[in-house]
Amino acid sequence: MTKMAEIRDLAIGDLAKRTDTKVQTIRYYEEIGLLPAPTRSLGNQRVYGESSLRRLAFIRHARDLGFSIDAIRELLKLSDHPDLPCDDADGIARRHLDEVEDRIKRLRALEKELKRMLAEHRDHGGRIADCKVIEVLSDHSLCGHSH
Amino acid sequence: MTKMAEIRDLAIGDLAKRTDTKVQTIRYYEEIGLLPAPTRSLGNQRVYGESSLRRLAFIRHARDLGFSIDAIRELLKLSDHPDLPCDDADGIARRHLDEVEDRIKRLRALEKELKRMLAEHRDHGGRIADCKVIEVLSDHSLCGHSH
DNA sequence: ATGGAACCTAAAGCCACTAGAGCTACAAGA
DNA sequence: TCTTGTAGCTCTAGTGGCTTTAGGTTCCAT
Repeated sequence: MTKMAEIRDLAIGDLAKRTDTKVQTIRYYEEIGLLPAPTRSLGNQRVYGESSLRRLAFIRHARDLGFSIDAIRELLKLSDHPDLPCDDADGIARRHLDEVEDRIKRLRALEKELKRMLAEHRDHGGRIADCKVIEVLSDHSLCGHSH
Repeated sequence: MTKMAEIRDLAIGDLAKRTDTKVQTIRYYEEIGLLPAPTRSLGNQRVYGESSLRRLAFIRHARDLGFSIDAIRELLKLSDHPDLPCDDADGIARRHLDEVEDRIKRLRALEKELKRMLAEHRDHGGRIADCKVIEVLSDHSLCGHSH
């Protein structure tokens, strides 16, 4: 079995590229304590290793999928103390699932309307007078919940 | 055919309740020019009519579904000048549709993972050491795009 | 040795609200 | 009529999650 060479000595820019993050965002994560302060080179530049890369990859994926910084902080805290029971992580995941499902539902309603609008529009290639964009979006029926 | 009585003389709080918006948010929309400044009572309180209600309902639904204030501003501008061709509205709708579809796709991937995690979790109701929440989220395969 | 890219810090700006302080108006009951 | 409580008013500051800007320093290839 071939073992991957460990990744070492990444400059902040390299880390940024590998995780599709902006350099400033990495520094910001350090500032707010999501990423530990890395060692520095003689010239005071940040030098990262593989663990930073993994941690940042985790953060970015979680952010990308809609977890808040606070939720991520909790998850990271849990993963930093892996001998605790993980009902908390479970709770976070469950709460997030509810929200995700709700969002999907509402986005699908919007998707449908946008498609319908674009199709109708093509047919009698129109003027705003006939255009339903605004109507559709002020229509109450679109919003799934009851208010 | 029974014609609805027109809605008149809503206080800002009534408008807020009917549109599920905070009072401050309504004032904020006025400040940034999304809602026109309404007439005032003798005591300097805002008094709204039906058109404000419709306009705000539109804004809220659009916001709720992810349209930016700027996109909404454009749509409202178009609806305020209904004699112009509406290719612009079409463009906005189309751009938004792409984004909506992308978001749905990624949310579905997340939904699937969250469900899988929760299920596994229930099985050997565990400690974080066995817990896949963190693993799953640092895993590259979850992100659809290529980086 | 030098030019340019990449790094550094500190501070301000952005979006879309949200909350707070300190005040005034109005409607309902005693 | 007085009072009391709710809702309104303006103005300012705070929030989350970055992004931008200013004014430098360091690194590396030629």
